[in-house]
Parts: sequence; structure tokens; C-alpha cells
Amino acid sequence: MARRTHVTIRDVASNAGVSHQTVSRVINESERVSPETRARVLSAIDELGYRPNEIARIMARGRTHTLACLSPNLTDYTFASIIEGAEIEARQHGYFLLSASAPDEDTFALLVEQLIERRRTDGLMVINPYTDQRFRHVPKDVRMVYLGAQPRDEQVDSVSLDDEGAGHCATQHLLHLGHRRIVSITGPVCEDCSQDRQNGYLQALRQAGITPDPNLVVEGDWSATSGYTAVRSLLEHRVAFSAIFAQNDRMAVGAIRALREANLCVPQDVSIIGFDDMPLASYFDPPLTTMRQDTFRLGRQAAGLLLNAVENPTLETQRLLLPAELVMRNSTTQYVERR
Amino acid sequence: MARRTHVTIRDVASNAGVSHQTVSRVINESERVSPETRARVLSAIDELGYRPNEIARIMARGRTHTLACLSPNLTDYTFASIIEGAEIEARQHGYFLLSASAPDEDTFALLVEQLIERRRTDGLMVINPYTDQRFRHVPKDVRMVYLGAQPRDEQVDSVSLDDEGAGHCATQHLLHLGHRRIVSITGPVCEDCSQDRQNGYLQALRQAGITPDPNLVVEGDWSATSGYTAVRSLLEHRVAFSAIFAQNDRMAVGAIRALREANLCVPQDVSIIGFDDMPLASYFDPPLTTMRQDTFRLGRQAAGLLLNAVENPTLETQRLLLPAELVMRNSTTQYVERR
DNA sequence: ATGAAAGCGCTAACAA
DNA sequence: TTGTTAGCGCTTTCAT
Repeated sequence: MARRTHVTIRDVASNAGVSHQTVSRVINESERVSPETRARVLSAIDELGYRPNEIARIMARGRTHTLACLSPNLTDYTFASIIEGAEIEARQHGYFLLSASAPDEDTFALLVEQLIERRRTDGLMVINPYTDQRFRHVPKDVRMVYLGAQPRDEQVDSVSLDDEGAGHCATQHLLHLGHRRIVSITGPVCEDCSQDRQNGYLQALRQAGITPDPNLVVEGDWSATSGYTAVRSLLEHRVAFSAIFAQNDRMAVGAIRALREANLCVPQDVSIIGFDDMPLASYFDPPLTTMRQDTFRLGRQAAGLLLNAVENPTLETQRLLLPAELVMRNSTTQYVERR
Repeated sequence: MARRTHVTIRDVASNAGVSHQTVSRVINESERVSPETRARVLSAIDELGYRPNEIARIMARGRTHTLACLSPNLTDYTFASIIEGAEIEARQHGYFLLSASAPDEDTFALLVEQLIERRRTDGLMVINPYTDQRFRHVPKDVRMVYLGAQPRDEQVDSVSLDDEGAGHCATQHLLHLGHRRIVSITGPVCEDCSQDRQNGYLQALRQAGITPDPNLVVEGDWSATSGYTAVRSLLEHRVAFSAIFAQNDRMAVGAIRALREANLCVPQDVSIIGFDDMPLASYFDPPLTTMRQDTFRLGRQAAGLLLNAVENPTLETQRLLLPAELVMRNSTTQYVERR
């Protein structure tokens, strides 16, 4: 015998012999209700199996208690763990996180329209805002946070990795091992983080008194295949190098495959350092030396920042920079002069 | 000069000199409005920058156009790609997908209460419903779909992999290569899919006239470490085997490491087949032979089923079974008798 | 083709 | 402490 419509606050009220407003006070844990009334209301709620309609509360309060997170996709480990961190943080504050994949600019614009302009969510998280021109589609008056890139002109919060510092650190690690001709396999140059990591690389070289050789830098697209191709072309052009800094682990793994196919050993012939410390990075052959970034924490921090901004609209925006950590495993080693 | 409150349907109405109801008809693309009025309303909408308040529409219609997806976590590639598939399918039908991580039963129960009982969403997707007792916390009257396991008694839709068939196929592959003593490293036995895959394994052995040896099956927990430990203990107990069926790729990779540490070569000394075809499965050493499952499609199908059920409440429930596909790479080879 | 009235289920402001 | 009265911004039903 399914009820056509749900139990409402008024059903509870008449059952308990009070006004619906008193019921509202009880479910909102207001102080201003006597213990006896509260008890009566509570038992009526129990008896009728009443559950507040959250949509009605949102409507009356004008706040959705929901955050949106727009990411290029939901499957890349980096993104997925950012999202998981954000989701957990949001929920701890009584918010939900609605995450959606926006592979291109048009999808992004559509989602902003539906989620933000139509007021389904209170705030917006944008992962990699400077991939294409997506950042342009966000209206000025929405509270939001950028993840993975620092704002250019916009007045928004942001949380990102210290990519320049990490690129510097990775390169320095290789330099300390005695390497001088270090290849850099970058992400797409259009993405801020690729450029930042590359700048760290260049700076470290210069500090070591090395003039960067443009022949040693190759642009990849984060995929293992692109790392593979990069090394292949280097090898074909007989470019000399003894170490590689790959801007992510997937490209590092692809690079290793290309080296192996050319009968080059890692790390004896070529040292290679990756970036991310993806799951199973230590299970590749050889176990990958890499720059670990704590993406889960990045997601938490970003959600925290946004939550704060949503609840205190007058707050100044801020930029958070998280450090990366060098994880030494077996894909890098001391440089040895070859004949 | 931020407006205190947003532009509403009534602002548009008075600007266009019509009733708010006519505006409603226009934004809902009703036929019953004259072209001239429509044009006037449209230009008023444009002029005032009106955007419908989605929460108000949800409230009035009694439908949220949102689905919830509860998953043990958001980062495992299997889950993440199911979710991505579901999200994309949902959005194509004008729905949003709110995905949340429910690592344990309590969190699950809380989320069901908040998302379903308080009517924030129209339907529920549950990944791995028989992990712990979570399935018990879902009220009878909610439309939902199980992912990754077939319903026991509940009347719900489900989409899952043909785990038994896949387990059978994986084992048969090893049998065809001449292996007779085949180890099975399972997932947690409490999960349905582990048991189904194990049943497929047992059945294949029996069909080949082999009496299954209980010493050859070890329970893992899906982690690489557990695969590693499993093989270590087998080796310590001097259990003889020439092949391994690992119920996921991560455990397979862990197993490979343990074998290598014992100076055993894969596949020359021991063949090994994994399960999932996770990203980079072909970049391990050796490239992994595995049973590929199309989790993205699984997510899409599940969302499609749920959407259908939500919009046609009288529909019969159904169970979908997706096939897995054998991907042959280099971690398995012909059995050769050793001294 | 258009409008008036009622209501979705709740919270907020004000009275008593 | 409790109740009354208005909304929140829409859709739906019923007139006209």
C-alpha cells in the first residue's frame, strides 16, 4: 500500500498536536522548544517514519549544500584522487560533491550553465582551468577554486602543486648523480603545470652552469605512448643523453620501454625520473624514482578553501602551493662515463 | 552592484507584459503560446539575463533529475571508469550523477538516508552491494541498480560481468597451454565476484579432468601486496605449480615480483594471467595477459537501466551480464616439463 | 492562447 | 515556548 505522497512536516504536526513550525524547530535542533513537546514530536516522527524533504529545505534556505567539481575526466588517477579528497572533505562539512567530466570547452560551458547559473550548486571546483579556454565560461560572481593551476587574472582561490619547485628538485636529483645531458619529456605545453615543471628544469640546469639544449626537450601528452615516441625519436636522431626527466610516470614508463627496445638498460645506461608516484609505480621494472604529489590532500584543501569561501563570502581569496616529494627507487643511478 | 536576489520568472513576466505562467510555458517549450508572445518573453529573458532556478523546478515537479552512485571508493580504476560511464550516460538523458565514496557500511547507510530517504536523488546505483551488509540499508521502494553483483533476493536491476565465464575462460587458457597445477589468487571471498570467478576456475579444472587442489588457492584482497604475499607463502611451503590465475591485475603484478625475487621467470617458469586489463597492463614486465572487462560500458548500461526504471516505474527488473575478453600478451606461455 | 489560483514542503519573521 | 503568516520560484490545474 504505497502512499501516493510522502509524510510531511504537517502530518507530524497534527499527529503530535503542535504546529508545523514546532516540528521544524525540532528537526533543526532549535533550543526554543520544551523537552516534553520535543519528545512528542520525536515520537510522532518515529511513528510516521517522517524524513525531511531535502529539496524543500534547500528551496526555503536558498542554499544547496552542494559543490560542483569539473574535471577533464574522472578516471585519471590524479583527478580521481583529487575528487575523492574533495568529496570526503565536503561531506565532513555537510556538503555533497557533484563531480562531472568536462572533456572539452563546450561541455564545460554547458555544465557551468546547468550547475552554477541555474543554482543547483553553491560553489565550483575546476581542475586544470587553463586546458583550452574553459575558464572564460565561468561568471564573475560565483565562488570557486582552481585546482592544478594558479589564477592568471581572475580573483579566485587556488590550490596547486609547486610544479616549478618539483621540476627543479627532480632535475637537481639527476644533476647530483652526475648527469649533464638530461632529457625533459614535458606534458602539453599549453598546460600551465607543464611549463612550470619545465621552468624548474631549466633553472636547475642553469644553476649548475649548464646551458639548456633545446634538442633535449620533447613535448608529450601525458600518455605512455607519447613517452615511448619521444625516446624513439631522440634515439633515431642520435641525440646523446644519460638521463630523462619525464613530467609524469606514464610517460616515464613509455620511455623505459623504448630504451629497452634499443637494448639500453635503466638505470645503468639511462637514468629516468617520473612524476606523480602513481599506484604501482614501485612495481614497474625498474621501480620508478619519481616526484610524489599528494593529490588526495590537494583535493581536501581545495574543498576546504571553497567551503570557507561559500560560507564567508567576504573572505579574501588565497593561493595554496603544495610541495612534491622526491621518492628514490631504482630507475636513477650515478652517471658513469661510457666509451 | 550585486543584486540581493535573482531575476525570477515574474520579473520576466512583468517586463514582457505577460503572466508568469506564460513565461513558464516559454521556458518549458510548450506549444500553446503565440510566436509574438514567445518572442517578447525571449527578449525579456535575454535582457534581464534570466536563468531558471533549477531547485524551484525540482521542488514543483517532485523530481530531482539526479542519480546517486555509491562506490567503495572513487579512485580504483574499475570503479572510476564505471562511474565515468554512468555519469556520461546520465547526462545524455538530462540527469546528473552524484557519486560518493562509502568505504564502510555505516557511511553507506548515512548516504542512503541523506540521498534517498531525504529525496535528493531519484535513483540509486550501488557498486559491489554485497561488500559487508550494505545492501540491507536500502529501503524497498527506491529504484536502484546493482553493479558488479547479481541480486540475491532483492527485486532490483543489475549489471555485472560474467565473472564465472571469465574465470572459466582464464583457467581454460592456462589449461590449453598445458598447465595442470594452476594457482588461484582470489579476491576477498566475501565478495560475490571472487566466488564467481573461483567457480569458473573450479569448473574449468573439473572439465579437464583435474581434481582441484585446495592448497593451490589463496585469498587476496585485490592489492599488489596481497598477490606478493600469496606467492611468497606458496613458495615457502614448497607448493608446486606452473601457472597462476590472479583475480585482478594488481595481484598479478605483486605475484610477479615475488616470483622474480625467487629467481623464477615469467612466463618461462611460471605463467600468469590477470584480470581487468588495467591501464598500463601492457607496460609491465612482462606485458600482462589478462581478462579485459569493459567497465566503462558497464557503467553506461547500469545508468541506462536505472534511468529507464526511474522514468517507467512499472518496468520489470532485469539482469545484464557482460562478457570479458581474453587479452593475450606475454605473461603466459606453453608449459614445459622441468627436471 | 493566456491568466488566476493553488500548492510543492519547508524556513523565517513576527506575534502572542 | 509556541503558533501564525509569508514567502522561496517554480509547475499544474482549471478557467476564460
